[in-house]
Amino acid sequence: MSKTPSVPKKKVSAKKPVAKAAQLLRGFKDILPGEQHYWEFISKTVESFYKGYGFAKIDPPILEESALFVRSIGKQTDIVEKEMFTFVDQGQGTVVMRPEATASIARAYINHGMVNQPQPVKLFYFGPMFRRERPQSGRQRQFHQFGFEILGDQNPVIDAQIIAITSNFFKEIGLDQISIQVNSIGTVESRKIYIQELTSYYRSKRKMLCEDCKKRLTKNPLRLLDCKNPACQFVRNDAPQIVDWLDDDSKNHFMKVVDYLDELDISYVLNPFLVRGLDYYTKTVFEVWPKEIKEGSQSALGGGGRYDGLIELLGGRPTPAVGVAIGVERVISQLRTNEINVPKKETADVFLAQIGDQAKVKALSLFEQLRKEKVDIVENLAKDSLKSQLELANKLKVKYALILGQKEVMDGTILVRDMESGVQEVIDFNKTAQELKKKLANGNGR
RNA sequence: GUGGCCUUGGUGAAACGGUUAUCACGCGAGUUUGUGGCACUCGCAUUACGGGUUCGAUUCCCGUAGGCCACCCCA
Repeated sequence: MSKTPSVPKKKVSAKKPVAKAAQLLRGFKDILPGEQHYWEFISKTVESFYKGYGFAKIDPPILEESALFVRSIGKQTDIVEKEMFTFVDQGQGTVVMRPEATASIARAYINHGMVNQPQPVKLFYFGPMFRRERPQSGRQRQFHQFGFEILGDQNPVIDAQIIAITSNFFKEIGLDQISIQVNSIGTVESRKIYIQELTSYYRSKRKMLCEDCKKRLTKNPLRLLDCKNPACQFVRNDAPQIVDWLDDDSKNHFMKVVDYLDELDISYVLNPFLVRGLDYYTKTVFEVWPKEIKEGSQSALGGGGRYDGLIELLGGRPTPAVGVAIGVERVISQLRTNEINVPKKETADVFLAQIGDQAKVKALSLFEQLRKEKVDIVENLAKDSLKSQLELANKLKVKYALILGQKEVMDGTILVRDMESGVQEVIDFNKTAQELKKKLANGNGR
């Protein structure tokens, strides 16, 4: 059957063609103006912390060669196996968007000869990290971490200090309902022995384990310890504990860390089942969890530990180090669920309205002048009608509106309108700043 | 990577397979032109995208993309 081609099946809109709406990449988020106060609050707090504790800020790049993370985090880990944004840089080599920062810090320590600085070197960072995971609560593909790293000393007091900084940070921002879980996973050597012991125990109970744990048995035995399955947890009760397999040095080290924490009056929970997912950890490990039990899953707000072998592994001199990383998005969502009041920027004090071309020109420079005088002022010079400008002023909840029109320009005056009472006053244009300041000072003094 | 639920304007919602796709908030322009908070008028959606079934799809089916959630794992 042939149809006349003159009748289109679907009528194409005669109007302008509509482009497909641009969309965010999966797992990526805009941090919108309405939530910036949380970010500012955290940045400010964290800034006072790193300065107060004598850390220097460092901003490593977001892109690093992939070998850095494969070597440091470990080839067998999920992060490296399936969660890295990896791509080939024009045939020059494989690069990745950093999934964490500690490896970069260690790399920087080596690259810039920081061994030659007084030890330990204390570094702070804050920035975006990337992991190609399935998005979920508390989990995005781009998220932010900040962290404190102390490189170049193996004294247990430093471990305690890192934990103390972490604890104090959470206290400072008002999240006191947290639990800091602490454990020691010893040196690489002692851990190897322990893992053998652990796997042989679990192998004997193999048929009681869940499917995931059967896989863990070969792939990631330490993870057997924190399986959520009740049957597996039952098996865990009689499992060998890592503390019993620590070498003397690690054991002493851990005892001292705990002593220091007690001395500092930091509350913590000893968790013999705590292991961490990254290969580079040695001795002390810890995680920060929300305290109250919610339905559904929860995620750690932060975590860290000692990584005495990392710098050597990356080609530096043997250098002990400790650090912590805290997840900003997770902290913010915890602030929200705990309904913690976070300072939000108040609205401006004054709105500058103008009517007419001449007034608009004058308003332009008046605004500049007032801004320099530190008057908290806003405007919408693009609008023409006074009505819509006052509407805006009302919505912005300013205390005063300045009104500058043709008449005022001629007289060298300006109107000050009290937005609450509606009372208006004519003042000398040249005294605008000082008059406003006087009024605002009075208002605040009440 | 595996699994579940989901997707209607900027936001929150409504619409037995048949409405010019409804409502509220919001945004913009006005209500005779220099005065906000009230009211009114008007405007603001190819129902995520692409296919299929049907005379007819916002509604049913499939695919893609995104969202939320859980597992794995992690901040």
